[in-house]
Amino acid sequence: MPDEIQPLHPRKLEIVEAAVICFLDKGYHQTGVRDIVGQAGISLGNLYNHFKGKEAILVFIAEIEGQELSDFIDGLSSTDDPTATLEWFIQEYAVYVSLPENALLGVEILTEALRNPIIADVFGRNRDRLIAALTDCLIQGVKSGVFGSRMDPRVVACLILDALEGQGLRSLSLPSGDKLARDTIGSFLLNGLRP
Amino acid sequence: MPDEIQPLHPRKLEIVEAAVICFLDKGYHQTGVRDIVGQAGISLGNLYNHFKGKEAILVFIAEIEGQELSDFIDGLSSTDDPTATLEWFIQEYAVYVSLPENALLGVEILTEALRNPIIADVFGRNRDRLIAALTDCLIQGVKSGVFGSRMDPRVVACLILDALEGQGLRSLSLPSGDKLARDTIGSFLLNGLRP
Amino acid sequence: MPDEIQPLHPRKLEIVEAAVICFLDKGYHQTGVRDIVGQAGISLGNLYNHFKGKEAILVFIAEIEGQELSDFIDGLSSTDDPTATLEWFIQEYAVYVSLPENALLGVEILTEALRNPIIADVFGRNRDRLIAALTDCLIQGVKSGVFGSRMDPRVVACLILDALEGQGLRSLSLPSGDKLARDTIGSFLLNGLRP
Amino acid sequence: MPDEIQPLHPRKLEIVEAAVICFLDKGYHQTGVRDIVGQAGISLGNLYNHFKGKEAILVFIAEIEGQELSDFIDGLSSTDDPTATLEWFIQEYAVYVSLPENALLGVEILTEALRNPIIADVFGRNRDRLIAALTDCLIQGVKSGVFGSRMDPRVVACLILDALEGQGLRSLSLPSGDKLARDTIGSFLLNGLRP
DNA sequence: TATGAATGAGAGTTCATTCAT
DNA sequence: TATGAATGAACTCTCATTCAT
Repeated sequence: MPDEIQPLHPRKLEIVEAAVICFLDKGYHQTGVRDIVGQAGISLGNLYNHFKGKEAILVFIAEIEGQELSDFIDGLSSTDDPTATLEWFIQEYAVYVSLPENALLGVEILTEALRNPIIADVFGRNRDRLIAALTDCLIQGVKSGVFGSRMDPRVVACLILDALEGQGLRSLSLPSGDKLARDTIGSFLLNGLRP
Repeated sequence: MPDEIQPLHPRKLEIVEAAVICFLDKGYHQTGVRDIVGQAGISLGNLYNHFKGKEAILVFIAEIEGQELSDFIDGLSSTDDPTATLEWFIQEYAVYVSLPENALLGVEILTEALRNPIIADVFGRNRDRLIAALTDCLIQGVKSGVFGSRMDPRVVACLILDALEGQGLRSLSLPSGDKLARDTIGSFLLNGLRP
Repeated sequence: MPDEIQPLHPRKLEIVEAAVICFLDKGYHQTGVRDIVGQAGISLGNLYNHFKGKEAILVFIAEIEGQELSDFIDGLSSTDDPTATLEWFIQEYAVYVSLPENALLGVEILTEALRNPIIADVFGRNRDRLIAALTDCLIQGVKSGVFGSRMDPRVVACLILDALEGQGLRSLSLPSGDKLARDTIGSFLLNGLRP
Repeated sequence: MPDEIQPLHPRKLEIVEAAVICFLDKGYHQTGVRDIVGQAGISLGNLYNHFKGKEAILVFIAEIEGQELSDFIDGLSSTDDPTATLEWFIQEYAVYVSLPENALLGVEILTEALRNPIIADVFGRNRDRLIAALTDCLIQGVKSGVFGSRMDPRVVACLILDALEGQGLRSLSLPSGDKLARDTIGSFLLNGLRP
């Protein structure tokens, strides 16, 4: 994302933070631009000095979410020990997607991406990178014999993400992050990968 | 759902079908009542003779979706052979959630349920029934020794649903239903359940 | 205009009348839809039950203006006596375009037609019919020898309209309709047509 | 215009030129100050260092247009030979008002003058000077017997301007300037002035 | 049951202008 | 002089819903 190195007015971040709060609270379509500027404490017109429109804010958020995935992608790329790497990923990603703002925003962006090509583009690019990194890790494991070779690694990668994200979403309505469930899922996934 | 045994005006179904088409096409919040009555070929006011409002239509749809789950719940309850039952369920439910109208409507209802208590109520009740049935099946398998006992069966049940539904959603953008991926997921899930 | 035989809700005419008042008072672009509905005494949303939008109202007005020209076009077509016909036209059209609502609305529609293709279409069609009828009348006069044949009759027709309409616009700022000026223009035009 | 002898920052002219381009393209009211500064390549706030506001730019343009009329006024004042002078004026003014920027800006200023007293003031002053000069020329012709004396010379002067300007506006949509039509109008006007 | 006119709050966006830097 | 962030009223239009017919 070399085009994001531009100065970046602090107000722009304030707007994004306000928008995130609103989107989490009411959902993207239920949130009005007036909600956002009210939350941000700025005037209505000023929002349009920083963003082309409401949709541009969601795109920006999706891009930020994508950048946050880079840590996971980087971690998955150190594939000396696929098993350890995968255990680390499952553990950390499960925690990441259990944070309400990640879980809810993820759903918001995903559902918007279903029908909005612009969002689909940003979201899809980020997701593809994550899937590719996870798939590579699985392939490494298959090559080194620690994972079974029966299954298409890309499909398994998607399944892993689905399982972790589904659990993240489910834990929204729970008091704590439900560590037990996360561990169960982790061991199930690893168990299923046995050769 | 004993309260649905009432006569049920055929026009009501026409409206629901029109609404489903619209919701699939544009999403629940992006769909206006004018879109629905236009699709249904009736007048604006007449919609309110059959439904209290737009939300009531979504509740109705969620209830129908819930009824469609009954077949799966019934199937899961014949637990003489947990492995065979689970194989059947994974196979059939994967197909079911691959149908675009089920996949998309499911997401629509789920996201709405995140913030709308009325929808959450209907959706949650149906989902709980399915999870309970699937959990029971898993428990049977654990008891009879065909499934491993390490993991909380309810969490595994949720994971199975997440994996299948995630794949259903993903297959939306694919030409065919992607039978291969479904099989991969099925074998992964069953593999992970080994004792 | 056979497509205008449809029932035509009386409220639609009320809106048009209100819009005309506003357009005369403030101009088309300076008039807001809220001005129109305020003048019409209806609610904001109801305007959109009768017109697709603000522009559609102007189109409607332009169409009505076009229909009002039909009397002149009909009169010009009875060309037994081109001189008498032309005298009648100059006299009557001068009065017509001296009425403030015709003069001002004409300018409003003309200027909008300069850049708005939809308005240009409606306006151009009506104007072309009038020019054609006037040109025909002039041609008749040339054929029968009462008008000079040196000049392109179509250009002269346009000149006649320009002169009359220019005077109509100028008389806006005058207390009375300025009958003297109209007569002067009439005699000038007829004088210029001498063979 | 003795108040325009002030230094006149070159940036001011750049802004005016940009504004003219915008006004021709979109019309005065449809043009935003952001359009103008974008076209001029300056910042939004800087415009207000040179003009009090958007309206002041139009006033400035109207004043420039008025100055451009001075050549015509001067030419009309050399009334040794009213016929030759009038022929020259008709010829040259027809060309002048056929230039798109003159034709369109003229309409823009005229229509704004209909409702904006400030513009009406500037525009009216300039126009009155031109009408007066042309009227004087006609009076000279009447006195020397080359023009007929039946008609109010001021009304005829207005008619001449209307005819030429109307043709100028009409030639906007034509490929060339339509010299033939201009000649026709010129000969018609001169013909109508015969004693 | 069926119609569509009526409502007015609310949608996202643009506006001309001001002002601290 | 020059910048562009800040303002908030105004813009056109859509919304779900009501109601008289």
